[in-house]
Amino acid sequence: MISLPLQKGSNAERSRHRNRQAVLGQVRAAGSVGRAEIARALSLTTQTVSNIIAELSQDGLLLEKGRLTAGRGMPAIQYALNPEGGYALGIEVRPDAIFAALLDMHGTAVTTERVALTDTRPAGVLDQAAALSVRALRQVPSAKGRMLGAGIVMPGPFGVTGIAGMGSDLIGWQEVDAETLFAEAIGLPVVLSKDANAAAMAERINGVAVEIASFAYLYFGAGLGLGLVHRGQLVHGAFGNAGEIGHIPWPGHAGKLEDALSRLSVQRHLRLAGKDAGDIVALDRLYQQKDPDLMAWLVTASEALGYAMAIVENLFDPQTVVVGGAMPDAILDHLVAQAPLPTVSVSNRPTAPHPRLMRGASGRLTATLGAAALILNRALSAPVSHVS
Amino acid sequence: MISLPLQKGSNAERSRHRNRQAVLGQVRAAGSVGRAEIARALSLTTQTVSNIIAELSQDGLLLEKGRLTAGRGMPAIQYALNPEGGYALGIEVRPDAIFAALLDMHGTAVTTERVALTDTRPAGVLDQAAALSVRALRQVPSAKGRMLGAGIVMPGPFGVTGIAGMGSDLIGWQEVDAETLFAEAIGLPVVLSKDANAAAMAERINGVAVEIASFAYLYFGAGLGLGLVHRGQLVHGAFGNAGEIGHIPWPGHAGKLEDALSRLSVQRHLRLAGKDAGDIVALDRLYQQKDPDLMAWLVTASEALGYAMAIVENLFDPQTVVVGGAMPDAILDHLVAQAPLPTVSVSNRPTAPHPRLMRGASGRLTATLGAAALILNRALSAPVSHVS
DNA sequence: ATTGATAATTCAAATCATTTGAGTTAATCG
DNA sequence: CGATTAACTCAAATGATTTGAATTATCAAT
Repeated sequence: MISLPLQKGSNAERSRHRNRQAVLGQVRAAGSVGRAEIARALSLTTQTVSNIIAELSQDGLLLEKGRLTAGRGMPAIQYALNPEGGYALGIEVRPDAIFAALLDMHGTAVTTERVALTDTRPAGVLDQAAALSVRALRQVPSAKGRMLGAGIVMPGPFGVTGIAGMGSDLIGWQEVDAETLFAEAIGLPVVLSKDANAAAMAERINGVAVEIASFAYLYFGAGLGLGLVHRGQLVHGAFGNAGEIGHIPWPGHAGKLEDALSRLSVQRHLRLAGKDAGDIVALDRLYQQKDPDLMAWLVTASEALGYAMAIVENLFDPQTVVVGGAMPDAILDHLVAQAPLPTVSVSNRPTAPHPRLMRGASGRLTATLGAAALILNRALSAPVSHVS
Repeated sequence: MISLPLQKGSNAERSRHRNRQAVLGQVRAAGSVGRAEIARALSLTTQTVSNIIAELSQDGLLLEKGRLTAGRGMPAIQYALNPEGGYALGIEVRPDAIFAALLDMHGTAVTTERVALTDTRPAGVLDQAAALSVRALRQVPSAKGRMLGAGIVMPGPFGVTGIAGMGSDLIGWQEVDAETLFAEAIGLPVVLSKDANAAAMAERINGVAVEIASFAYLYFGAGLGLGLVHRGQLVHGAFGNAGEIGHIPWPGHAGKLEDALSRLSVQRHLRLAGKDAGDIVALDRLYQQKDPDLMAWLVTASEALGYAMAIVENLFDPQTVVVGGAMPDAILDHLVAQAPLPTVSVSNRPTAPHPRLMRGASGRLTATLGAAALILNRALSAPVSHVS
């Protein structure tokens, strides 16, 4: 959300910081590894990795997992993340409620909470966020002093844009520096993003994209959002509003893409037929009943998803596209199966190792968990530098 | 075009390398600056910057430009890039010819050359590229030993995809590691990309985007390509094929976006009317004559551009979108003026400091110069690291 | 069973680049 | 004209990585 200086110099301290992150990232990616292997992966010496691992173990972030014999030579001592070595708080602000989740280093949720919101203006929301943070820490005493930060998810768009007032944007937040306000309220380093980005990071940390560095995530919130991950890092755009795919027009179909492909869309469609599908469970039931109105909606929605795929694949050339969010699994699976994948696409490769479209995590908490994943990702990755 | 390790460790040597790049980048951005100011911008000490500047001056990359008195205190010695301190070669491979350009550190072309191609298979192309490199160096003796690298631009898509065979892709290149082959043939570090990406980098180095870190570039080649720059670095996608915006369908208009918005499109349109516009000059003449067939094409093309804007803005939230490439300036200006900018867009901000759509460099050599700009960008920038 | 090769790990010293702190120079301000 | 501000320089200190030699543990071949 910042522009600040585009580049910063490096020194010994920042190098160590970077290398710590990189080592943690390697450990997480591998599950458990020895130092020599990490050293090779990072082009560091084993001695350096040894030093860093000693430090990380001292800090309680790593656990020894015995020696692993692999062919000749001395068996390597395996190291793994200590799930209780660090925690990340995720907070999702919605028009009607705030959700919070506390994740350990494995990305497992150890507490979750929901608080209804009556007033979405900054002061009240910040108070609630602070209270949620305090309660989460009280429930998980071991997290004390081990908090890596808080990821905040809010409905976009950020700042004043041409889509303000169209969706579920919160009042009073357009003109403030939300990131700083939350950081002060919670007393932790804060990363702010939108639901789709957070959900994408959740997949990267603990879902289907753990081994996929470049992918796109189509998120069903109220509307339809897109999270873009490039080389393991989110692409926010200049003002943090990248990924508003729902607002792209769908020519020939009168309206925007999310008019055909979103929770609001299906709810509107069903309401016109006199049916109510206010929540995911109701939607799921209708799907199990093969409700004809829902099925009719799915036909158009699949087509819209195919169109979205054509845009996303050709523009971003991802390894895969993941769909998820506030939709029943069954419906997401249906969409994944039915969406007509464009043949004219750079992603239509005969030898692709991944399916072009796959289902990710779904449910109410997807974005909340993702909020915390934003922090975990930051703790576990050092972005690419030039390879010279 | 690589995936390799996503992260690499840091050490003293790599830190110095990074800091050198960063210092050069600051000097270029400022035109001329003193060390203290650079140090502040990069969060380094003046001593460090002093050391690096001494080294860069020694290497002939920087020139002293006298002292600049600014308020109190000792006036700072100003440093500027020595245009002859380094050179970048740009090579663009097209189906019918190879273009080469040699750029100095300022991004100024010091030599350019075109060689017709009869055979586009690797062996012949590599020979020609090597020969072009040798001739460029012969023409500019001062570049000897000062070559930063060669940027190569080739028609995509890279690898085997669903759009292979649709455009101007070269035969025999799908299965080879072009980057390595060129590096061996030319004997320089090589960066490989596609025309739209290169053109975008040209704007970043020496054009309208010098001060714009996140933007999109719509490039008129044979078809229509998109270059994406995020925080000063290109977004290639997982396989280097990001930005194939021309292949996105334009629902309701039977066909793809580039069927309405590209050089091939306008040429086809005019040929059906019995007119020939084989090159840019001919197109420009028709435009000056307000040729009715061309004007009719422009109406549809403007509409297509508006549609492209809706996609690009909402998906990437750039600071601006630049159009350029193989089109007459007048036609690009017309398109920029006439394209209906979507009101439903995250980029439709009342207080935007940049216009949403602007014209960049045009002409035959845009991508060739951009190829060299890929190298200059690498030499002048250290990608963002985490801010902790 | 013994021996040699392989590979992970450790220790101590060396190296590299940055930072620190004191001192110098050159301008503005009062 | 002296005090203040700010850029710059020098030398020493610091922090982190690398280097090279030594140690340990396993496999493979005799």
